[in-house]
Amino acid sequence: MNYPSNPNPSSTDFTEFFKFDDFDDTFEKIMEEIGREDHSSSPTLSWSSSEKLVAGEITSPLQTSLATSPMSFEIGDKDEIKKRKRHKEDPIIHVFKTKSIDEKVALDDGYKWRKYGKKPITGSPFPRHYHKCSSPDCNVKKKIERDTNNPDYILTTYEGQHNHPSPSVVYCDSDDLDLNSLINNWSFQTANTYSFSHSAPY
DNA sequence: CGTATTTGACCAGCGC
DNA sequence: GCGCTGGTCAAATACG
Repeated sequence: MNYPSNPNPSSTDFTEFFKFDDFDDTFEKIMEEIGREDHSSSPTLSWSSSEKLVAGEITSPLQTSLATSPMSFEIGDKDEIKKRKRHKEDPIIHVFKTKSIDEKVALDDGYKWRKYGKKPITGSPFPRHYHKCSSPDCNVKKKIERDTNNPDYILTTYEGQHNHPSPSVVYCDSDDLDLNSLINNWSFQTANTYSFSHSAPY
């Protein structure tokens, strides 16, 4: 049985390296390349390594339900990347940039979240929303805010790792259907029209 | 009525 | 120390 992982991103397995001077330009290029006309289910870009936006990952349109990472990258040359990898004490922080008009889409990732705060951000007309995983003893936090430079996008920041599986795990119990085909099939669905059943096998 | 959200208060860190 | 800012708490409120 295959259990697609939920987007509690912890991957440092970056397989492709590129040089990028401008993160937003990069994002737009990737969106052009793998995006579709239907912006209701656009691809999602994430990046990690604490406050510095130095690493990224392209995930499926359904990043909020599946972490697929068909393509990953880091910014900088290979020497810089090696140097960074020697310093691993960074907290696990991942930021997803999602094209969406509805912030609730960013909230729906299969985990249960409890909102505990909302603050205006200097320089931004949009507030930041603070959420905690509502599972007992799990200290994962999640922040949601709109991208000031591009209000079409929502920035979702995950901090920490869940110590439990998602309460809404999607699984495939057919031996003939592998994870990749499941993800590929799924990526042509829109976020709100899942055709696979949700289950809680735990 | 139990649970989730809202929202002002409070706190910590930082720059001046 | 003071003020600003981002993050968190918790009482009040809303909701199902």
